[in-house]
Order: sequence, then structure tokens, then C-alpha cells
Amino acid sequence: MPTKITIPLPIANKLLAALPRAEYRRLLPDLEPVALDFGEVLYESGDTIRHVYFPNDALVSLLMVVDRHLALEVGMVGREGMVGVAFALGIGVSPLRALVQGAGSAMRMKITPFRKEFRQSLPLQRQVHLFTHEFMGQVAQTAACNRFHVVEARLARWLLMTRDRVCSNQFRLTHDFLGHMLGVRRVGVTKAAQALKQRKLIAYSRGNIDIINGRGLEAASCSCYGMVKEGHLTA
Amino acid sequence: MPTKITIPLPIANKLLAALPRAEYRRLLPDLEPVALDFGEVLYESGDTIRHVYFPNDALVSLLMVVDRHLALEVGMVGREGMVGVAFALGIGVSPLRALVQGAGSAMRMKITPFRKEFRQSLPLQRQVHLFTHEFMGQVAQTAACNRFHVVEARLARWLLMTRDRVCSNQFRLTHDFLGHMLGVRRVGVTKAAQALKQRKLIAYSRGNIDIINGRGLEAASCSCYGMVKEGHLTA
DNA sequence: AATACTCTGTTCGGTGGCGCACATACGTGC
DNA sequence: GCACGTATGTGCGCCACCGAACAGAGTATT
Repeated sequence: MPTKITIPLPIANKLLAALPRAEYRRLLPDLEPVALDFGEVLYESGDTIRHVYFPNDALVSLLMVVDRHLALEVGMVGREGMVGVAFALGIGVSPLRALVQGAGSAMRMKITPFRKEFRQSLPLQRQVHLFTHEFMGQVAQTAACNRFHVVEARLARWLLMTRDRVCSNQFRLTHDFLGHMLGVRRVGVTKAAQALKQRKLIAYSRGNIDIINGRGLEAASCSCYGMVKEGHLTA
Repeated sequence: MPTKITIPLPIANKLLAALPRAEYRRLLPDLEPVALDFGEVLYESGDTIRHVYFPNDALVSLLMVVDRHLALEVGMVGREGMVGVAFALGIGVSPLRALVQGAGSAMRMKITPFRKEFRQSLPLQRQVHLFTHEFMGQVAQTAACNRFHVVEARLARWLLMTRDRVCSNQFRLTHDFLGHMLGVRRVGVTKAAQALKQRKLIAYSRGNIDIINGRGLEAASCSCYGMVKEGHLTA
């Protein structure tokens, strides 16, 4: 019995990896590996959803658009989850913009076979529900965080969350981009970043960001980081 | 065949009402009518969920708690939905505090039979998924709104959303309570409410709030109101 | 090497909301 | 009718963040 190596990576997406082997095999024919480029928009707010995405090493930001031009990140999905979750199961329209914030690969699946599999597979349902739950918590946490915490702490949290998802202490992002994520002006990010730099927690220049002292950065970030890090509610 | 009148109201909850008659009948034995009092906490953040609730004329606020004492409303559920949604299906723990903000009745169901029914009933799954989708949109919208809009507009929106759910232009709420919902000081609410009062959009005194000019209040509220009002994405 | 562009740093006045403290109603109960 | 608790009104200094505009410093282009 020949083993065909059709899987591009060892199942890197944790949601898929958590499925029983047999379930995963059933999904496989419908899973298509895709490369996601930085800046790519997977769904625009209001778009009909055609695919769901299971990121491997890609990182996707979910943004709420207000007043046609202002945008704010409300959630972030990496290898631990999927993009399109609740939307795929609901009305099939995304309320959020999904923006590729860290280039990388993902597995994607057309919405029709996904729905079909979902109906039949209890383990898949379970994973999707678990992640929806997790994601809902993340969105709510972000909402509260944006209301109560200062930019510096929020920036620290954001960098840490990104690190956790891309599994690297450096990544490429400009202050301007971060401003859009955090919903503040670019200058606000520059100020906050300077402060973190002076405290030797991070380093950066021209779009390259380095986390030098992760522990210190955690201390500088708000409690929200610990909350959404994982399990967040197993008091 | 005698008709036993065990249903307290004609099916007031819209989610339940949207189910096919037969499905609803199946659920009925497990649905228990309960009165929800103002201020009652259905779940505390971190609690294990024992029941899901389908409000009739009650109104429930979902709050995110930060730093142990600060709280912020991230969503609101009335007759159009259910409380416990994504949580019931996920890890069974609520990330949010569910607070009764408008007294009234609801149907509640123990989590175990709910999960059982959910597995078996496609229409129930569909309704739950639709509402989860809707609710996710509401939370995201609230997050962005809290970031970008001033208290006065947010207050206006909040009053309108409450009105839509309790189907009445008057309700009982103090500035202090509103402050907790909007995540601002009581004084901030007083200021904003004064402004709306001067413009003859609302009236209030000692916990009684009246919406005098709904149209005007809509104009004073931010665009977010129109977004979450209904359908919100059928551009 | 000169040019264009992008990214970061800096300044300035303005303001929405904060924290605190105190003043004035209104209503309830004895 | 008096006292007390609760709800609302007002003032003050403070600070994080805003909007706009401009100055340097890297990087890419040709």
C-alpha cells in the first residue's frame, strides 16, 4: 500500500489536527492548500462567503469597518482556528473584513462541501463550536480592552498575540498598519512603540519588529493578554 | 382532544417561533417559563452554564468583565435571540456575565436536553447558527462603536436598541447603570443625557427614561444603530 | 548618484472623558 | 413632616488621544 504524500505539511492547523484521523481523511479531498499574501482581503464586510480557511502559518485579522473608512481589529486567527466560522453557518455573509496580516499558507475549503461535512461530522461540529466560543471571547475581550486600556498596553498585547500565532519573535509591520489594527493614529503607535523600545522590550525599524523581552512585554501588556492566551476561563 | 394551555404566552421568543411547529412541540416539555428580575445575573463570567434562556419580554445584557471590577456591555439579547448561544456549544463556560437589564419572562432549558435536541434538530441548529452569526456581528459592531463614537451617540444607540427589544418607549434605568453598560462614568452619562434632553429627544427623571422623538434619536445616534438593527448586511 | 517614496520622529492646539468632591433634588418610610 | 437613601447636577484639574502638518532617515528606482 503506497503512501502518497499529498499533505503539504504535517497537519499544521490545530483545528484540523484535533479531528480524528478518519474525519480528517474525509475532509482532505476538499481541502486546497493556498498561499495567503500580506494585505490580501479574504472577505470584505458584506461579502458572500465562498470558502472557509484553516491557516497553517498564515495570520488573519478580522476587522470591523465603521463609517465606510474607519476599521478596527476585533479578532485574530492563526493556526489555532479557522476563518469564516460563525459566518459560514449563519447567513453566509461576513460581517467582518478578513485581512491577511501575516503571509503564509492555509488550507481552504469551498463553502458547500464544508457545510455538507459539517452536517455529518460530529467531531468537526465540536471543533467549530469550540473555536467559535473561543473567538467570541476574544472579540469581547478586545472590545473591553479597547475601551479601558491605553495604547501602550494594547500594543504590547497585540504584539504578543501575533508572536504566539506566527511562532516567531520578529515580523514585518509598520506603525501605520498597527494604527489601523488598534484603531489609533499612526503617531499614537509611534509613541507607544518608542516607550516599549526605551524599556528594551522591543526593537524596530522600518517595518521590522523584534520582541526582545517577551516576559517584560507581558508585564507591560494588559491583563487581557493572559485572558485570551489560552483556555482563558479555566479559573 | 383537550387543549392544555401550558404555554404562558403565544410563542413570544422569535427564535423559538421560527422553528417548525413539530420541532417546537418536541422542545416544549423541556422549556420552563421563568421570571427574570432586574439585576439578576444569569451567568457570571467563568461560570459553568446550566441553562440556556429564550427571553420573551425580558432583556439581557452580556458584559465583559475586565480587571475584576470594570465591566462593559458587548451585546444585548431580547426576544429575538437566546442567551448562552455559543457558550452552550463550546466549552460550556460563559466568558461573559449575563445580566438581566429589563425584567420580564423567558423560557429556559437545561443544558443537557438542549444539547441533545440540538444534535437532532436541524432547524434548531439553523436558528442557533443564524443568531450566533447575528450576535457576533453585534459584538463586533459594539467594539468598533465604543472605540470611535462619542458617549452621546452611543447612549442614543443604546436607548434605541433597548426600545426595540422591550417594544416600549419608556423604561427604568439610572445614569449609573447606563454608565456601566457604556463603560463610562455616571457623570459622562448625565452630560450626554442632558444634551439629548435639551434637544427634546428624550426625557428622564430618577430612573425613568422616555424616548420622545425616536426619529431624532436615530439621527443623534451613530451609524451603528442602523447596522445592528436588523439584517445589517443585506446591502 | 540623484530621485522618489516609505517609514518614523516631533510639534502644537484642541477635546472628550477621567477622578474626585460636593451640591441639590426627589421619594420613601417612620 | 422629618430624615435618610438614592438619583441627578456641577465644578476643577488632568491626561490620553486627536487632527494636521512638517522634518529627517532608510530603502528602492533609474
